[in-house]
Amino acid sequence: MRDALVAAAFRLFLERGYEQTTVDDIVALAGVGRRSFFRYFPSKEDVVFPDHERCLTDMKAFLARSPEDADPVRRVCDAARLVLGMYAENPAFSVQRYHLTKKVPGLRAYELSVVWRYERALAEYLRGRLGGRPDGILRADVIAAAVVAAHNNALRSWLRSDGRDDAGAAVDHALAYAQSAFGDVPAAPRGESPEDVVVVAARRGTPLWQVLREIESAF
Amino acid sequence: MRDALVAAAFRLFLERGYEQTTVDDIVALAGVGRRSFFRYFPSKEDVVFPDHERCLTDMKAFLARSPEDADPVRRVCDAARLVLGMYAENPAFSVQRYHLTKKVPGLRAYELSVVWRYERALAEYLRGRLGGRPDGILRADVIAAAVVAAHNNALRSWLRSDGRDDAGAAVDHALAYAQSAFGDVPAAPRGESPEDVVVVAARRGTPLWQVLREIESAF
DNA sequence: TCCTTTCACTGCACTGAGTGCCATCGACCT
DNA sequence: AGGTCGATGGCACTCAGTGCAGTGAAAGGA
Repeated sequence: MRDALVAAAFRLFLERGYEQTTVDDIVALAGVGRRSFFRYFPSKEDVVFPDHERCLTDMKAFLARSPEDADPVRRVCDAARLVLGMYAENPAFSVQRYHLTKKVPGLRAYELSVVWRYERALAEYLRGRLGGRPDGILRADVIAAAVVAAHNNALRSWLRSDGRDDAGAAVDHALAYAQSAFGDVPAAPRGESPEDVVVVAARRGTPLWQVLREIESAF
Repeated sequence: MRDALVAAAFRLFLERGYEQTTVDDIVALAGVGRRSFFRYFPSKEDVVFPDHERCLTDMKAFLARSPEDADPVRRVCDAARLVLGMYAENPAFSVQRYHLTKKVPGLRAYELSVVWRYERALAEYLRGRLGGRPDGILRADVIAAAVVAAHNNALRSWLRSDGRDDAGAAVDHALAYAQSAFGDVPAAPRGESPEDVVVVAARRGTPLWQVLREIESAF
């Protein structure tokens, strides 16, 4: 019945738009009582995101069973990949939903609250790992936000491509950038080259970001 | 009349809670017609955040008049400080609102959509500045998210202190961390020292964060 | 087989947010 | 005075979401 409601809802949403579709329309098409709709979905918006609750639970479980010696930043990146996996499970559905949420402000707001809950899950885990270090809580919040932003950036560009691009590669690349900003590199290239040492020279007072640009290209 | 509505609304919200207060209650206390409420505030939630619209406009204007040669990361940090300024203008009101939004899920969701608009403003500015560079759009999104997260972390800890802590110092510290992660330092020391050039040498394959730690301390 | 319990589903009535429409009233202009 | 315009108020309506009670079918126990 859940699935029937989701199917009926999306048919109508795509036909005549989200706001132009009432809950009564949905239940009429699905052939169920109005009251049952609200048994399965606490609000009209929830029918658009039917599987995020499960995915959030999965993410929390994934973080909870992290080994003690795992790199926390890498761990939250892997957790973020779970969300991508959920989107990739059903590309056509995800792309439809993307176009829907892009147009309807109410759905965008709802999506934000969903994303926020993912971000909080990551931040809570990081707080536990970094809590002792100086500025641990600050670091945890900032890293979680950066990881989520990187993930969403890649996810959205994949959705804009109608699911044709390689989602995994895009997310890997985006998360690698986020990781690099916070003190880890995904795979330290250990070359055999004789030129094994990099030297950077800069005038004192040079804006640090200019120096860093050089460093990054050198590495 | 706007102010009268806000005052009446907050009196009732604090007395009996947000959800237990209807719009009819508010307009009855303020002595105005129900229709006028929705003339000034498009929704019941908007009355809780009466000045964010203006602040968002200010932020966009601030970013639009940025000098071409400004460091973009520092610029968005300064833009974020505008939001702190708005909160600090009226500490008592901000603290009350904080406790309200912490309890009411609907208000938290609304706040998220407000924060999201700030973040988009910062990201749009950064996209304009970094758009040409490789991964410019990704960088813009991630930096904006990190700056907002750092700002909010400091803002929230100030709100939790009931406005007693030094908000400016906390935000400066948090933003300095965010800046440091993305390649700028808050105040580049322009020394007179004869040792005006810094040389950093590192073996290829060294984790980037180790190199960065050396750079930061050297500068 | 019959009775009972349980549970998913339905219908109904109600609250409250938000909107469209029109009447009103006062300020300001000519 | 007469007219115009903008702000306001009142009214009726739609629709999301909730509480309550009723129904029926499946499960279980004597």
